[in-house]
Amino acid sequence: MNRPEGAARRSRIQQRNRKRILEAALDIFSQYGFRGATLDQIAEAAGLSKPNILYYFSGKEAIHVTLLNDLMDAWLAPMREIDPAGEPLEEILRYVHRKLEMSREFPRESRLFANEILQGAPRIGPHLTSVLKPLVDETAALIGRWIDAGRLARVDPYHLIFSIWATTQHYADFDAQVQVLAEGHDVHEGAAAYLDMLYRQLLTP
Amino acid sequence: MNRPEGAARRSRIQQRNRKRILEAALDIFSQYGFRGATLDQIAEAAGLSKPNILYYFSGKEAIHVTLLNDLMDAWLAPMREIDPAGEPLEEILRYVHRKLEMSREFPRESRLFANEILQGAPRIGPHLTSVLKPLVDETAALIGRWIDAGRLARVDPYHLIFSIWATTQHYADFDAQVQVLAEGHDVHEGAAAYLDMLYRQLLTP
DNA sequence: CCACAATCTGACCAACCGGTCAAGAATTTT
DNA sequence: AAAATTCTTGACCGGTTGGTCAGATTGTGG
Repeated sequence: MNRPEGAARRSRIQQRNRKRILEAALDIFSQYGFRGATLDQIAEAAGLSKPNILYYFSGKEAIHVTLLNDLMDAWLAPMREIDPAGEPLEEILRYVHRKLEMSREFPRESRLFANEILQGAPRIGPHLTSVLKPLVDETAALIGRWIDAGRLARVDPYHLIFSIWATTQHYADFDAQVQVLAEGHDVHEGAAAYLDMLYRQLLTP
Repeated sequence: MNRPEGAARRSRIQQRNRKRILEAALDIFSQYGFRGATLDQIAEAAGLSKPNILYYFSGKEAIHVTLLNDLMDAWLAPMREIDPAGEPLEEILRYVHRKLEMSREFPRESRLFANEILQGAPRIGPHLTSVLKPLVDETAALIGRWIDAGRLARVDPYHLIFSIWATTQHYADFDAQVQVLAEGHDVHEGAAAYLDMLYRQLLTP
């Protein structure tokens, strides 16, 4: 009697169906938000019956929390890859470009997070404190050292990080607006060039 | 037999109660999104009974649309106030500061819009095309002329506008995250100084 | 091929949701 | 103060939602 819920070993069927469910749930949750999404929608998108979905997850909220936790790591990977031994300006610009790339490749993940934060992070709040904050503090300290060494212009590291997040994720989260206003132009190519210039101008000592 | 729904003259009671309802609805919608909000929540927040709310508005969607339309004007006012005859850099920086100020003073309005756009602008899409787009096109053209006259550095006006929106509204929309990471610091004062430097560095010819 | 566990589903349920309605209470008009 | 109109509400309704459960079906190890 295995519980699919726990983190124990999973059979091939469990692996396959859990993946299906999470994939479908990402679609639905990112599009309609937590309360706007329904289990029936997720079930249909996953090609499973609703009771079957509740065989693999204890409830709607468990699916949502699992999604957010699983995604958090991938979402923070670019920041973890900033190399303290690298050339500061190039490291920051590489980070900006990777974040912009993720906005294009994983817009659903971006919107899922945005939805959660917008509503006050009711289900991922603790994770922010325990996982996100230490990483950001560490990165901010690194940037601070780079600035003190005269290798970057003097800016507030935290606001720098906020503005990088804001400017890159904007293209995923506010895509509906961007599409109306850009109207056909190659948005991402232009964004890459613009953001490169923006942060190069700001950070060049 | 007046219909409170129409744009006709409104009695004092109608004015007061419509205002109460919209105020309460702004609270609830901005916190939970459209589908996440319930008429019962709005009714309780407004101190009115549910049927009474439906006496003033034809339905949940009508309240939401009214909110969005009423807010759109106030939201775009700072962009309308950019003075074509002013000093370009100062005009842009003033716009940035006004937008940041609105993020602090009207975070609920910011989140209401963010929620709507995140979900694909299903209820305000036409408004984006008919109201927002012409204004943005006009402003972008103005910035383009300033650039051609050598009074601003050469940047893509549309991406400049996107980045101003992203960086300023971030402090309202992602407040839950910012609060965790900033932890006590005076966020808005720091943001104002940072954004001033950011756009000054970028735009100075 | 058999026994046992794992997987799956139709039928069902209580709670909630947006919205209606008839009738009562309050206000304004005459 | 009577009549007419506006405002308010308790009771109710059909549909949806998250979740349950008994039992059927499928997969698996011996």
